[in-house]
Amino acid sequence: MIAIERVIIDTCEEACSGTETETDLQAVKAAMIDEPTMNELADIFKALGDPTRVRIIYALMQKELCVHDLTVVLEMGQSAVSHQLRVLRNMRIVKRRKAGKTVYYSLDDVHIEQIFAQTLHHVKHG
Amino acid sequence: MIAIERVIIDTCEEACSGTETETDLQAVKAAMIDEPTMNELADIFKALGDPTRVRIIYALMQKELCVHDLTVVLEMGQSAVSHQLRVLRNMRIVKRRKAGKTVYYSLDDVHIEQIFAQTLHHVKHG
DNA sequence: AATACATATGAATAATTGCTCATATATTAG
DNA sequence: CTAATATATGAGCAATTATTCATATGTATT
Repeated sequence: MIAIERVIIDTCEEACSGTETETDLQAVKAAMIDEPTMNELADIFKALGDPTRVRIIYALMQKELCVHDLTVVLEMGQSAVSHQLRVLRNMRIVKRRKAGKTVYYSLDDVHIEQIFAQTLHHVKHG
Repeated sequence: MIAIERVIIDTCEEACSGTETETDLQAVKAAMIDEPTMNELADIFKALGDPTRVRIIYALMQKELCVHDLTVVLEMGQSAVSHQLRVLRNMRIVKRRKAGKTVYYSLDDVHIEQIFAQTLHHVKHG
């Protein structure tokens, strides 16, 4: 009896004591989107997950602004703002337009504003 | 002429070399939402900004699961999963239901799925 | 009560990150 | 060309974070 039980346990991987059956869990696993996409999703959210960058995006939701104007609005150093703009640019959340010496930044995607709206909804009516 | 220009420049704070007028920038500043809300927004996004947590949420989008089942689906240690579940719980992204020894987790907010959908759209049709 | 099981949590550690400082690049003015 | 202005970027540092390990808590079974 004990020997048989051991065999059965060995068939399952690692204790196998969850609630769902092994096949149900495999179904959940199979339904997951691919890992690269998961990482892309996480990267976008990570880019949005910083107060400075949220404030940059919120400012740009109102109008296109150059780097210096952003430093005034955010009351931050130019280097810090530039660094954060690069993060947002890498994620294609903002885009830039050059005009002489100055570089204008604006939102690069309509989705972002909707994502913000949805998330604000979560914050307020969570 | 030069003297007058100097006076005007002095009226602006700190070089004043941005593109927008000072009053326009003040308008942008004024239109920003309050800082606590900004931080809450950033905190939510930060909670979503990790591959493990994205995978947890995606798994829970399919069905309520207990901690052990999540460790199987994610192929991760129980402690790591529990820690991440706590982060999501603190942000009210997931909720838990206790049944005897096991604790079932599920999504706590309909907005999250919409936020995911929007963001996936950004990833794919960026 | 004692054991086993499911989950939670504190401490430790390696990796990541946001800012500052200094400097580089690019564009315009003199 | 030189100086000035606007932005970008690399290095360094303090703070945060994701995981692991060990252990604690809570529940059920015997």
